Amino acid sequence: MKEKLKQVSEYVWELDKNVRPKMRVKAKIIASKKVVETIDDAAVEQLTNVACLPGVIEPVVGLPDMHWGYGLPMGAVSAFNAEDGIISAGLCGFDINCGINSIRTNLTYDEAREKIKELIPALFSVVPCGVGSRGKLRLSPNQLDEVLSRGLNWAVENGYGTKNDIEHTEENGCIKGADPSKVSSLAKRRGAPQLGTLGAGNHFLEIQRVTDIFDEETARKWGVVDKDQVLIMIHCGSRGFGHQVATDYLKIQERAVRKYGIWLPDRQLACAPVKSKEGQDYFAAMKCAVNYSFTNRLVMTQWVRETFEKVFGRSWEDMDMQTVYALCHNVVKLEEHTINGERRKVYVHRKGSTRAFPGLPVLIAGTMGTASYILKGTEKAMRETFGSSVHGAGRAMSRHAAIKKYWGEKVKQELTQKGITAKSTHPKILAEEAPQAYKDVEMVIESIHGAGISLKVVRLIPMGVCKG
DNA sequence: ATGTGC
Repeated sequence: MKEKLKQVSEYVWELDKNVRPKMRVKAKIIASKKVVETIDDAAVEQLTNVACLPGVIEPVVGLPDMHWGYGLPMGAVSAFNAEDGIISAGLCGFDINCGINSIRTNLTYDEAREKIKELIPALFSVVPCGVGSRGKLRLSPNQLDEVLSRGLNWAVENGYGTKNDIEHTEENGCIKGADPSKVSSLAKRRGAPQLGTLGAGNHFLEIQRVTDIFDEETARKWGVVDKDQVLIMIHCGSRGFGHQVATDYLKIQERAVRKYGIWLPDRQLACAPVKSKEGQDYFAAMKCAVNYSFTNRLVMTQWVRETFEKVFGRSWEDMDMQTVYALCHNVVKLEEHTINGERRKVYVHRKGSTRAFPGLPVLIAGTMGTASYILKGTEKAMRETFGSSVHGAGRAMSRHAAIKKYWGEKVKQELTQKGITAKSTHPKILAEEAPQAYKDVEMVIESIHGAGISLKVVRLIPMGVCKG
């Protein structure tokens, strides 16, 4: 399929809808020539599968971090009309509201470096990591329902974070329309003991330092003022809760596909008509996972603040540990976009894709050994990518291949040589997440900045990291 | 990503 890509400008490649039967619209990929070379054929084919779905709006978009995923690549966005389109549990994926919180400090690199060997183990013991990890919270069923329907409003009322965190979170940390009655009891049972846990895989808690400020005015507005300023990044999702919601509705939507006679090129693209019960129930349940995940990250943010207080002997307010921004990159949203000159409500499916609305922060995580970025969204993203950008560097190698190729202790040593303190539940996690298993984040960022769908504001590099 | 295959 890749050989059918037509380059239409420096950063845009297209797949015409006649490259295979049944495509309703064309697909496009935003990437430099160098990045296109890193994309595997199977992922490109997955983009064309999505272009076959009912009500899909042109174009299906692949982003420069794209790599093969369940049904659709990670690093892709697709939109469907709100009349006869579909809404899909498969297109959103398993880790609903996997996302990132960026928290600033007024600490300098030197101040943090002195304490990093104390800080990382302290954070590691405060924030539960790993698959199946359980948190310190024990939520009753009623409390969990409050989290699911009220998100960060519950968090702040219960001492996790402040109004400022709410104001600096996508959807103000509470997406409207979340309905806990649409969530299975199994999902709730899995979710209740996991609030305030990091999880595993590519999820992390990282201490970072600023290396570059590209847009001083915007950076200052977001509280990033100095090179060598220290920031914190938390990347994780909705844990077993969102995973179970996705699993439940994949089954329901697989049945819906047959019931409504939808032709699918790949059964992993389970979906349901937007106006069907199977479509709207999923939407309402998925939103519960969105609120759960926002809350999960803010709970941990507050524990991180308390840990910094102990290590540095100052209050977190005094250290200016405010949320720069918090957002999700695995989600379905009903948004208004301009389609062929007309304002229309569409169901935007972002899978490994960050919202990039004009002027708003876009948080992009690199790997444990490479840079992360804060960028800002643009008008061009509204026109080109349904207001969306990448989510990270994007894997270049499967988890399985990475575990076979790298050895965790060696990865740790290499990080130490680069001045990065890493701690994980198991060395295997470090092998799985070896920086070499990912694309070069600088190349990915160059593609989105060059394409103009998000513009560089701040570059960060890791000092210390906690992994599942 | 995930009580890490069905």
